[in-house]
Amino acid sequence: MADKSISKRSRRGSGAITLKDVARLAGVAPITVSRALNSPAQVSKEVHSRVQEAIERTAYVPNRMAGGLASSRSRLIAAVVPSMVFSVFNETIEALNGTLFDAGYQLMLGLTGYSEEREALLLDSVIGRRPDGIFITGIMPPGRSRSRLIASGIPIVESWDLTPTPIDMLIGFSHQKIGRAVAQFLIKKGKRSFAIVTAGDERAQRRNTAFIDTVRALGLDEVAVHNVGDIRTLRAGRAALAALITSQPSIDAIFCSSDLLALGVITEARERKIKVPAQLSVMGFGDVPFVGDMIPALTTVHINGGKIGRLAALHLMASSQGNAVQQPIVNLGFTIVERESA
Amino acid sequence: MADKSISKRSRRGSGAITLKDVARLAGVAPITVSRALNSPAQVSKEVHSRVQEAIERTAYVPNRMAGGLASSRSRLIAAVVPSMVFSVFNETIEALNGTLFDAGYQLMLGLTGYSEEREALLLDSVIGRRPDGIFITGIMPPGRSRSRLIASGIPIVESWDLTPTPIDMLIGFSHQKIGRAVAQFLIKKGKRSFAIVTAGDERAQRRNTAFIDTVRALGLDEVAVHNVGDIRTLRAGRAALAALITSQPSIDAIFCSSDLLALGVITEARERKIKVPAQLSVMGFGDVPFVGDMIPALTTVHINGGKIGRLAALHLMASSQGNAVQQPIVNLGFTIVERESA
DNA sequence: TTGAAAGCGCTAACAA
DNA sequence: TTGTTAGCGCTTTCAA
Repeated sequence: MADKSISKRSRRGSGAITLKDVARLAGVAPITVSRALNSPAQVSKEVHSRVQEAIERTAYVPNRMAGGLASSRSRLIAAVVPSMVFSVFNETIEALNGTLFDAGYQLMLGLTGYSEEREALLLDSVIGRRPDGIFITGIMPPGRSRSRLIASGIPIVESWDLTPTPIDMLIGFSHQKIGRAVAQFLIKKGKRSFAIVTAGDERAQRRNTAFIDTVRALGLDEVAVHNVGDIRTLRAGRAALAALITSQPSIDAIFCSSDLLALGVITEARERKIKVPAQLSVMGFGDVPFVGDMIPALTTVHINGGKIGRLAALHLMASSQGNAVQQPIVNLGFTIVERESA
Repeated sequence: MADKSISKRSRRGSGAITLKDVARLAGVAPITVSRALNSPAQVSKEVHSRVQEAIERTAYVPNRMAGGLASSRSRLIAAVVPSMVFSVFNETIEALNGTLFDAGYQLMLGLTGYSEEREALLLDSVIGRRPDGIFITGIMPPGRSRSRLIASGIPIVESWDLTPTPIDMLIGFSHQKIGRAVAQFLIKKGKRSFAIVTAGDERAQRRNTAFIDTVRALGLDEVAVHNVGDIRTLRAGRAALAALITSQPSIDAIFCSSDLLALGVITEARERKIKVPAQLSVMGFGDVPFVGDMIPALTTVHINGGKIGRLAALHLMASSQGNAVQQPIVNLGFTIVERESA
């Protein structure tokens, strides 16, 4: 009956209070403490309060790594997002995090910086944590990453786009329809000479292509495209207008791939005393919180980012508990919010 | 020599490929695979390549929960932040995440929504994950949460503020000095009638108090204070100016607790044809990426958020590896960026 | 309602 | 350089 703590081998572990310590203090078996914590209904009132007291006195905090390993449930959800800084994904992440937290889950955040290489690395690292679910911004094209994701067996929510073949679940909207709708909106406003100010990412390109095709189908002038690549700043938006106005002075409407770029275009227009929307209509994408309260208020495409986050959290949690997916594809749609800038 | 997989007890676990499977395939002991993965230098070339091949063929992804449990190193860092949506903390988080990721760590994100109650809950939940480090926005006042944090033994970085008694490490700046510096800056510009537009959080209050004291010491008019509470929107900034201008038309300078509120004040000023800065100077706080490119360009207090994140990541990783903290308190300071609005 | 035993998938410690 | 053994701290399974 040697005391375990005086074993021959030197001590391992973190030295923190464990379930065992609490159990000893409460005079019960470790498993009873586990039950008092996880399914109190299975424990008698008397034992429960004794355990509670022991937990208080020791300031015990259960080790969720150990719990996760034993139960194959980590209560961790991972989110893979391109960027955080003033991005359209912020609301989604806040909503995701809030919904998860209220249910006892935690959020692991991964940022790809719009780089596919980084995304692949990140995904492997994420899978290694064995999260109960993974939220992905965008859809996973066939390839190594997609295969690994599927092989991992972890519930996946793809988002922010549409495809008939999601891995698991999908909450999104059609970028093609947005491009078309924006073009039609602008044309209906009487605009005839269009330009696009866009970042380099693939989803933006699909909006652009649809926009261009719609304009082209009507036999209007070619759409001038200014691509800012990875520089999604307000300043890039200003520079874009400066460049466009020189090369193609006839432009009377610009569709931007983000609200921030649109703000840049509007700012530069003001600098150049170009009247928005009288001389130039400007539209953004995202409907980020404050753009509706600026002067001129931005006309833009509204995406319900919060809802994407909440739905994703709910789906992921349900799915990890073995509940079948009700609706594998949810099309949240979008709305054009008409304000002053177009 | 019964096959383990035909044990009497029914199968547990996730069913995923494990170290053992890889080891069997490569014809080595499990620990050898572990070494090939974690310290390749300890393994012969020949064995290493056999292991690599087995890993490729099985698409094995190591279970980091198990690894973390066994080694008491989770390679997880937690960040506790008030908010994500268009917040001044975004850059810090991106930098934190980037630095961590490059070193093989992952970021766990916790959002408090500026609520202390939520923060306390979150902290317990975070400690349960046994992260190798915790990044906290702000400093931890004495109390239950602080005690638990200390008891956990996890390296902590407090930030975004200054105190002589951090738990562990501190990377921040003085809010009091900012309030004073902004007041002096505005006074030097010849402004005489001041107002503050502020959110309700405690750090903002400390900037405000210092600002007010500085003004008061010079015998100038009392500073009008408009508190927007938790509504940190551009719209709230607009409403604030509307209210202030009515109650105190003489105001010629406003200090806002965030850039977004400042943008709101400027927007409302434009609506009311109040010239900024000729009639009204406006200053913000944060120097969020795009405010320098707007019209008028915002004069504001610059905080090097990215540096806070990078330093915190470095400190946390070093500290979790047992390296003593070099500099427990780092005062990053701030700069007033003079642009057009003041 | 409570407990004993076994094991989740990995790594530290010791041994060869 | 490679392997054996014994856990890390918890939960599942089976038994009482």
